[in-house]
Parts: sequence; structure tokens; C-alpha cells
Amino acid sequence: MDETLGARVLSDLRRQLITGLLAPGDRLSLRSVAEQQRTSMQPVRDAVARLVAERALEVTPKRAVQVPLLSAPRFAELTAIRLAIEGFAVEQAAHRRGGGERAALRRHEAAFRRQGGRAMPDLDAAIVANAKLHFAVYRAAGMPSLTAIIEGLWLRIGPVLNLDMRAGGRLESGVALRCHADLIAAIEDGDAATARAALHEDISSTAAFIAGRGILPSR
Amino acid sequence: MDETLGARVLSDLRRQLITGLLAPGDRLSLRSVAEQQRTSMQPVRDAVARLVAERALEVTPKRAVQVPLLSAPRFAELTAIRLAIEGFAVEQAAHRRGGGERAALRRHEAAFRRQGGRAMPDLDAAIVANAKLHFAVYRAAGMPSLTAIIEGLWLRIGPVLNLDMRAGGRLESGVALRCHADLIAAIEDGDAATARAALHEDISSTAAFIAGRGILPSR
DNA sequence: TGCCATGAACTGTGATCACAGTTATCGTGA
DNA sequence: TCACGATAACTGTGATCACAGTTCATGGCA
Repeated sequence: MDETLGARVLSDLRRQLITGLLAPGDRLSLRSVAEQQRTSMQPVRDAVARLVAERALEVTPKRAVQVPLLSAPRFAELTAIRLAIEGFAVEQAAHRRGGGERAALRRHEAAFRRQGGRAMPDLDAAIVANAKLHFAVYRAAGMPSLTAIIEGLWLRIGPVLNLDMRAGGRLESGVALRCHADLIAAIEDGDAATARAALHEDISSTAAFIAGRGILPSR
Repeated sequence: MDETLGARVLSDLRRQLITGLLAPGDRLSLRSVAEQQRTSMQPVRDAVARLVAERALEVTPKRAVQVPLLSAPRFAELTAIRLAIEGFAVEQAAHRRGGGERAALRRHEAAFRRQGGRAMPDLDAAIVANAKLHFAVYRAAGMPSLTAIIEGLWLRIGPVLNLDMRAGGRLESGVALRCHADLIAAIEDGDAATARAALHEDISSTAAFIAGRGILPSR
């Protein structure tokens, strides 16, 4: 383990953001995080600087570090961007018929099905399984830079996404299950248009669900 | 000026990257930059951490900070991503018929024409005019997050782009001039498909020009 | 003349201190 | 009971130090 301390703190904060452990509006203190991670303030500063660059964190004018509050229009904007970029990624993945990720795709799809099919799903496990499935697809596009860009989008939208996932029982609808199955099948068939359509429904139905809950601030 | 010192260093490094003052492969030392900026190492560390997050800089396994070398495949990948993302942006701009940026679009197009039409163009001015024109278009899409993502892409290809722009006399071909004119016209007409096609030709002809020079490392 | 070893100079990382500004808390007053 | 002000705790920023690892140049040996 030659990994830098700052990198360790970074990945931990990243995990907390994606899994929704850190909610929008949450403020965090460099010293508390440092103590929590049993390091000094310095590695935390480096990690926070990077997350601020990715807009996964922000420093307010009064110099407080917090998880950005996502307004409804901003959420809609990010959703539109996701449709365009992640849609492009699944098209590429389909053109390559999943590339070297075919086995992984099926495995993650099965894992998500196990979680989503239950009457009382383990939400945390389902969220993780969902993320793993999506990113296996994006990696299948064979464009590392594209995957990184999408990770940045998820980092920003993750807190909102998971916050609402936990609250409402969206998983039960089965829409996600169907979309994922269609998506994987279309990729293996090399059917880019169908793959994009399946992803489109997955993303926009989730976005509609969240927007419909009306929790997002209007500006 | 309540701006943070780290932010000042950040914007200065960013400028040096976009204008090609820092070339791919250039290594930079935190202490030298700090001395150059007349600050301590700390603000430089914050700025570098952010630029590393944006992949505008990288730290090698042996912990040296340098401007990333863009291999030919990576350049091709970034070009494909640009076609998808910037293509989406111009479509959106066309749907809004330029939004509030219409006047700015025409102004920047005229400015680029002035630079590009000369027998001996001022390359630096042309590069700046080109960037301003493109980003006026992207802003016209009305999606700030999208503009930020594209800025990240430009930050990474900027060094390569400008390096080769200066060397070869690409501007003389007039392709860029025609593409820009078509692009602006299509946006004002609300013709998304034509706008995307014009941008597509602009980007891919430039990319072909650079790839053809054969300077990019093969891996 | 060529090559390798050795040491000096430099690298980023982590830790810690000082400082100014913000936030929160608690006690006092009406 | 409520409002208000003082103060104590805490915030991020900037600076500096120690340390281990790398890089590079110089000198001596073959």
C-alpha cells in the first residue's frame, strides 16, 4: 500500500458522497474529517480541493465546506446532460458488444436483480449494485476519460439520488429491473438505439420520480 | 479583492495551460511555482490538487507533477467525446436559437473572421478568438454544468491543440472559417442537425490535421 | 575516455502552528 | 420568557518544518 494518504481520504469521501452518506447541505469540517480518518488536516485539504474541483463539494462565500444543494433546474440540467453523455456511452458499448466486460455486465445485472426483486430490498446494497452495473456498462465503451466524466456527474447527483431512493419505495416499481435487462440485452446484440432507449427510460423515470417528490429547492 | 491566494494561483496556471505556455510533458515544481507567484507552497498545493482532479495536470507514480502527455489513442478518444458532448451543446444552442448570446455569437464570429482572413494571421489572437467563439456557442445552450465539462476537455487538449496550431499553417485552409459561419447561421435558424454537422467538421478536420502531423506519442 | 558510485540538491507528502473570521453558546438584562 | 451581547469554540487559509524518496551532477576509478 504505497497509496497516498490524501488519496485514501479522497476515495472515502467519494464513497460517502455516492452512497448518500453525505447529504446535500451537509457541512464538513477539515479537522473533524482529519480526526475521523486518523490523519492530519493536510491530506484532507488535498482531497477536499479535488472534490471542490469536481463540484462534488463547494466552499461557500463565508468559507464553509459543504455538499452542494442541487436546485430543481440544476437537477433537470444534470439529467439532460446525463441523457446525452451516458446515452453516448451505452451506444459505444453496444457498438463493441460489451467489449471485455460482457461477463461483468451479466454478473452485475444478476446482482441487481437479486436485490431489486425482494419484497424488502436492502436499499444500500441495491444502490451499490445499481452503480456497479451502470459503470460496468460505461467501462464497456472503452473510453476511460468518458467514464471519468460520468463519475463526476454521479458524484454530484448521487447525494440527491440516494437520499430519495432511501425515502421512497421506488425500487418496487420494477422499472429499473426491466430497463437494466433491456439495456444489457441490447448491448450484447449490438443494438445501439435500443440500448440508448433503455438507458433513457431508466434515467428519466428516476429523475421524474425525484422531481415529483418536490423536495428540491426551486432555485 | 477577497479572492483566495490558491484561487489566484489556480487561474494563472489554468491560463498558462490553455495558451500553451505549459506544454505536454513539462514538469513543474511546487516550490518554483510558489516562488514565482510570491506565495508559500500551500496555495500552490491546493491549486495543483484541483488541476489534477480536472486531469489538466497529473502526478506520476514517482510523485512528479507534470502536464499530461496525450497519446494518439487518448487524443482520438477525447476527440470522439468532444464530438458527442460539444455536438449536444450546439444542438441545444440551436433549439434556443442562440438564447441571449445571439449578439455575442455574431461578434465573435466576425472577430475570428478578421484574424483568420489575413495572409499572415496573428496565431495567438486567432486561438483566443476561436476559443471565445466556441464558448459563446456553448453558453448559448443555457447549461452551465455542460459548459464546465467542456472547459475541462479543452483544458486537456489545449496544450496539444495550440502547440500544433502555432507550428502548422492550418488557419490558411479556410475550413475553420466556413465551419464557423455555417455553425452560427444554423444556430440562428434553429437547425440543430446542420449546426451539429458544422461543428463536427470543424472538430474532426482539426483533429485530423493534428493526428496527421504524427507528433503524438503512439501510447 | 568511458562508466559507475556517491553525495548534494531537490521533489512531494504529512504534520503543525499562527491568525483572522465565523458560529454557537451561555449568561445577563429587561 | 424572551432578546441581546460577550465570549469561547471552531472554521479555513497561509506558512513553515521534518522527512523520505528521487534526480542529477560531480568526481574517481577502471
